[in-house]
Amino acid sequence: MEIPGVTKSIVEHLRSQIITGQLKAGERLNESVLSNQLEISRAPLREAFRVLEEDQLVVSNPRKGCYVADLTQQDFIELYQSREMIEIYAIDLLEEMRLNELNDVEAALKATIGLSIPTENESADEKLNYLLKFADFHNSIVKASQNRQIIHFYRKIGFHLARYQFMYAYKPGLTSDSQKEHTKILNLIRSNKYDQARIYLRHHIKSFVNLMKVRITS
Amino acid sequence: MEIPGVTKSIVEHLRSQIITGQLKAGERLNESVLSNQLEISRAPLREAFRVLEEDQLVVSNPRKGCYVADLTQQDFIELYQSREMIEIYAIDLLEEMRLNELNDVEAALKATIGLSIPTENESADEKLNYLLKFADFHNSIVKASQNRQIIHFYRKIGFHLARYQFMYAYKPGLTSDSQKEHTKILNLIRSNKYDQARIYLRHHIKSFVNLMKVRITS
DNA sequence: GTCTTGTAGTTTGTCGACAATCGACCTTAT
DNA sequence: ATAAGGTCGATTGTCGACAAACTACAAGAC
Repeated sequence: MEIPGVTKSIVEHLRSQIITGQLKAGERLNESVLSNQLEISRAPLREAFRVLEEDQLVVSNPRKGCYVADLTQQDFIELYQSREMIEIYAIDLLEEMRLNELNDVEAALKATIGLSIPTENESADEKLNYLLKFADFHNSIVKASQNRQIIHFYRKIGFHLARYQFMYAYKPGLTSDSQKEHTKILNLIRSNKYDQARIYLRHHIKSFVNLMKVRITS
Repeated sequence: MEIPGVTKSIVEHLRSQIITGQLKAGERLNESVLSNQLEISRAPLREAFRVLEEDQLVVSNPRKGCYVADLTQQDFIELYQSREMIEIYAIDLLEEMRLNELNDVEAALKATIGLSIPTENESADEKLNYLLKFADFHNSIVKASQNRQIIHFYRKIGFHLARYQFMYAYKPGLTSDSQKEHTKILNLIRSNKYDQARIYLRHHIKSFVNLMKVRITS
């Protein structure tokens, strides 16, 4: 036998392939073909399919096979509603706990300073990594809420969000603004201005959505 | 071969066994034993494990096996925070959409009228069914929001909620109050008093949590 | 020409078997 | 007596093979 935990690594591999678009929406996932490519048997591959299906990154028709999940504009809207719901509620919880240290949030914010935008011809993994660094700011706020259920759900929708952003948002235009807005949100929470933080966060998310909408439709 | 979709039915079987406590928290899930009992091979069983693991109803230690997930009081608190977050936001969405018909909500509410409480010696499935009928009221509100991501997440945490309620809440005491409170919430939404609906819903959930806390600790 | 039916090839769903690892028990040395 | 180490059974992780179902294509009936 080789390394244990093949299923887990297959899940991560396929997930990043889907997010980065190397596996396209609607694409068929043939078990034999994939298991040959990845040089594993079909059993762990099928286990990976079940995980990805549960996360709604693939859909499976019984006796027909698995396909990469579609990517509709409606999904995009619903995902950002979910994101807004979670992040706003995370701040509610921070307020309730009187928690405003947020060292991890600051660390995530600092990690984005001076980050240069990947060019078109850089590898998919490079681009994805860049996106995830920015997403980490939002992740760290949700993590600070210390609600594991919500963190779990946010992580899941994070994969879908990354998928959209990978298609439309890894190009210049947003990052510098994001940086400033992230800083402002962090400062508002730190000075216990939770109401303002929520309002500003909502604004931050909605303006991003509007920007993305333009890109999607154009 | 037998019926297709064995994995799916295994998932549902194990899930209801876990919710009803026939499989207890922390219990070991031996693959050979279970596959013999259920008269299936280990392959679809392992696929089912991956699904349940993703839903956090089982935890898996690599090379050690799967166990039924624990059931801590902290989980209980976090689940009810999630529930509050989702249902309140669902009403936000209803308000945004100016949606106040809610025929499905009314249907779910009516389905609980005159429902008698299962006695101790009734079957686990009977008890579970009773609980799910009451939960359907809350489900139908979330469904009315038409956000599939949120509906999906709510369904997931619904299984965990059912698990707690099965342990502590299928006995008399809550139902008649719940009925009244559900009716009030529906009426508030219908008359476009969304703010009041949110406040009352929050109160409804929190009072239930407090009642459950007493039962858990006593 | 179109619709039906049959057939061959492909693909999924399931199974039993093997290899690697883990855990419990027993032995042995200090 | 306790701790270290080795051995054996039990269990997971993986694989290849078989059977059922589906798809596509072709031949034939109307």
